[in-house]
Amino acid sequence: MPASLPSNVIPLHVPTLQSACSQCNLRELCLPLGLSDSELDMLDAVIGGRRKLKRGQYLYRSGDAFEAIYAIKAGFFKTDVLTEDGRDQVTGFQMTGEVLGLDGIGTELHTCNAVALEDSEICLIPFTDLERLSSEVHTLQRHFHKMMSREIVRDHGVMMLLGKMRAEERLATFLLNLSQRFMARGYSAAEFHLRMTREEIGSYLGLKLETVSRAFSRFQDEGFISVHQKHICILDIQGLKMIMTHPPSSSGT
Amino acid sequence: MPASLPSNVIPLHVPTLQSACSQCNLRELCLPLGLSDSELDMLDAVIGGRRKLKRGQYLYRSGDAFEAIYAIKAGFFKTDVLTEDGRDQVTGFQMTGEVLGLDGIGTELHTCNAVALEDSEICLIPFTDLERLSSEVHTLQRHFHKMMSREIVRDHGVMMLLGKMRAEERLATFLLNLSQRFMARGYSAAEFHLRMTREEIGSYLGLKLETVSRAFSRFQDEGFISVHQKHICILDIQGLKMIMTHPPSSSGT
DNA sequence: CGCAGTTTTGATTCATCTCAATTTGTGTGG
DNA sequence: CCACACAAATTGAGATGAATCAAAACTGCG
Repeated sequence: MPASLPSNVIPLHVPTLQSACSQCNLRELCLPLGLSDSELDMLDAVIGGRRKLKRGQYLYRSGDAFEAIYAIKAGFFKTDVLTEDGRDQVTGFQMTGEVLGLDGIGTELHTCNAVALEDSEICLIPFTDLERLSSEVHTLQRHFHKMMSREIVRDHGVMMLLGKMRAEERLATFLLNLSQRFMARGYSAAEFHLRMTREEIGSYLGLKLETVSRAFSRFQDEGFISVHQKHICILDIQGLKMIMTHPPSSSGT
Repeated sequence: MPASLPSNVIPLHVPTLQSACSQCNLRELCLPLGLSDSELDMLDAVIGGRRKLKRGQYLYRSGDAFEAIYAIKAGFFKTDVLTEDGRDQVTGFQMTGEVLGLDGIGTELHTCNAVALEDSEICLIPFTDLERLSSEVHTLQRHFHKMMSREIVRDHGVMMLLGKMRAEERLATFLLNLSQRFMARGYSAAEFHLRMTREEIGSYLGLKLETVSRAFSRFQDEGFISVHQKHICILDIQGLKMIMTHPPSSSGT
């Protein structure tokens, strides 16, 4: 629950408001600022409903027809791509307030799988409706473009991670990124629960699960974090940042 | 020169048409199909001019204010990102008909560097003008969204490459990708000139330049390609495809 | 309480990096 | 046009980080 909102807000149960962005306490995360009331009403009309997913369920699969993008109302997802020869690369982990499905716009087919890593709920936004509305509401158009661009920039960061960093730098970067995103949502930056397995972390980071496990153990031995299975406490943020930016041997190139 | 157009078209030199998309023989590459004449005229009005760059010149740098996206009229570019500790990851190579600058939309600052790898010429498209026009011309809006989405999907492919492939698979994938893009532009798919150094290829593929060089040599020894410095002939596409999809040892996860 | 999935840890192997020397190519100026 | 200097590419030998193979420990769920 975002810290910026009082936790004593009583949720409305009026049916017509159930899927209303204007009533959603996530709107600071997934919507542009400065929409007028009338614009918010238009946006409410665009939301094509909600959908709940159990842990392990697919929101969409590679090859599915693309029709909508999805805002995560609650929960945690991973996206991954497969090669024909069966190799599997996790391309991202998405949490509350983030958006899924942008990969499908280009070909009108989804190009990756999106799986819930815990029981989750999403808002479905039919893409043609979104495009129509965004051509009328300039701030929404701009917001959508920024969202796509940020996804590209994020992917560049992952390329840097995969192309240039060693195992421990990758894991430190990953933990600090998660920490920051939990913090932005009003959760603790220091203590959190991993929703994914070591294997999924490894797939995302281009490492084997044993390597991920060993790096966790070493961070713990060094006193940077404490690890109990999926429960993580960050004890020394600066230490992790040092690992991320100060490669043991020669930097550069 | 795209094969789909006769090579005897005489270029127009009327000043007012010099930067006109409607007269550009690249329009099949970088524009949506099915624009009416009046829509094309509107598009022409959006182009904010041209710019020529010498080899080695920067089109933009990380941190520059974002104002426009750039369509490559002729030439070859690389984009790269730097970490604070000086490591440098090439995030892509862009050729004629492709677009640069999408990274800057999210923060209104460019987040990577774009450098010409040969003398080049770009069309400058002021972003606010593009957004305005795309909200009026639906096919243009759709085309722009597809372009951004394809960039995301392309990046996912690079993540797969960096996260899951071995050195020779990466290089084979890279060569086949270049080959296909040259072919789409009417050039030979089998024979081409690399515009980038081994070090830049290595940076893109997450490898050291020596490893790239060794992989080239091995491909040549196996008879898949012939290499003379930057001149490449692909002799056995199937062989390269086998390398790409049939990892030597165990496949999968 | 036991089983299956997950995680940890250890021993060994292997792909790629690193360091170093040599060759080849390119651009410049006499 | 040639020679020189510098950048790029190749090749070899050895070091190393992560993968692989293997086994044990932990967790949570029925």
